Amino acid sequence: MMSDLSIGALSRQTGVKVPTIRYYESIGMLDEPARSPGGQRRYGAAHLQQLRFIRHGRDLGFGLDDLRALQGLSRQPDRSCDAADRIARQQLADVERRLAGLRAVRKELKRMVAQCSHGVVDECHVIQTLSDH
Amino acid sequence: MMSDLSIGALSRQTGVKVPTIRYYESIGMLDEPARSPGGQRRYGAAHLQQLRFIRHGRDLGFGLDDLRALQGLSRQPDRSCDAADRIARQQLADVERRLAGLRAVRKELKRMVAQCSHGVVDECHVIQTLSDH
DNA sequence: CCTAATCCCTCTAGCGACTGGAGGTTCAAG
DNA sequence: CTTGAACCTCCAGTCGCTAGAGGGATTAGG
Repeated sequence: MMSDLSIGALSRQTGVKVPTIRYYESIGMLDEPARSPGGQRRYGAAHLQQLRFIRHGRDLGFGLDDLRALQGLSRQPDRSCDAADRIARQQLADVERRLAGLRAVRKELKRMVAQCSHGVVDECHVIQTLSDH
Repeated sequence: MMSDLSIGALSRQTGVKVPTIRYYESIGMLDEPARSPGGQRRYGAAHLQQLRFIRHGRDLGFGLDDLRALQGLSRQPDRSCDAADRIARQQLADVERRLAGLRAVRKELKRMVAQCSHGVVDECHVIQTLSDH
């Protein structure tokens, strides 16, 4: 199970950019890897796992702090998963809120765009809508 | 129509925080106001208008660069509003994309949360979902 | 007119989560 | 052994604010 990936290979495997991987390491999100004789990073299967975990979590909108907490939990398999559940529910609530906000925004933008008569700025609904209120 | 607002009053009128108003001025989004003898900012009706424009635009998710462009257009009432229309349509497209992304995210989060059996971490779907893929 | 409370000033640094560049070193293929 | 890609570190920048330190201005009450 010794994969021994370079940072570029790890990047390709996970879709996380190289500078981002180094950034994660620098803030303690990703374990420090071994180094080649020349000082280059060499990652193993565990790092691949860990980075995929982070990537997936980020895609779901979790903050790095949340992911750190979830990572911590996943290393203690015997504890109750209530904390994990709470974090996920909070994230869901957050997403619902953002969805509601975005739907409202979309509605107003649609109105703006639909009413644009393609004339001059002076009578443009796009500008007018922003100026009003 | 001489309003003569202090920065705090302007903040209350628009819902934009005081440091944010100063920030807008510093990056050239908001015209520099007159000053009191003691050096404090004194705003007029035009500033109120301008800041409401920015506020509303930000609420709709426009970036400050876009708003700068739209502001520029609104000062040239004779020009075609195609540019404004393009910016607004782009913003709408962006919002639609984010909505689609968020809906997908919500779906997965819901699945995660629904399957949580409230047992131990080892068999928690929240953690497992993140680890998988 | 004086005082106290509240507001305001500038300047600097920090947030989250990266992203990019400069300038130099190491690796792997041929 | 050479070459070119990939890697290294360090620093600065992005976006849109937000917060704090350490001071000066304004204003309402007594």
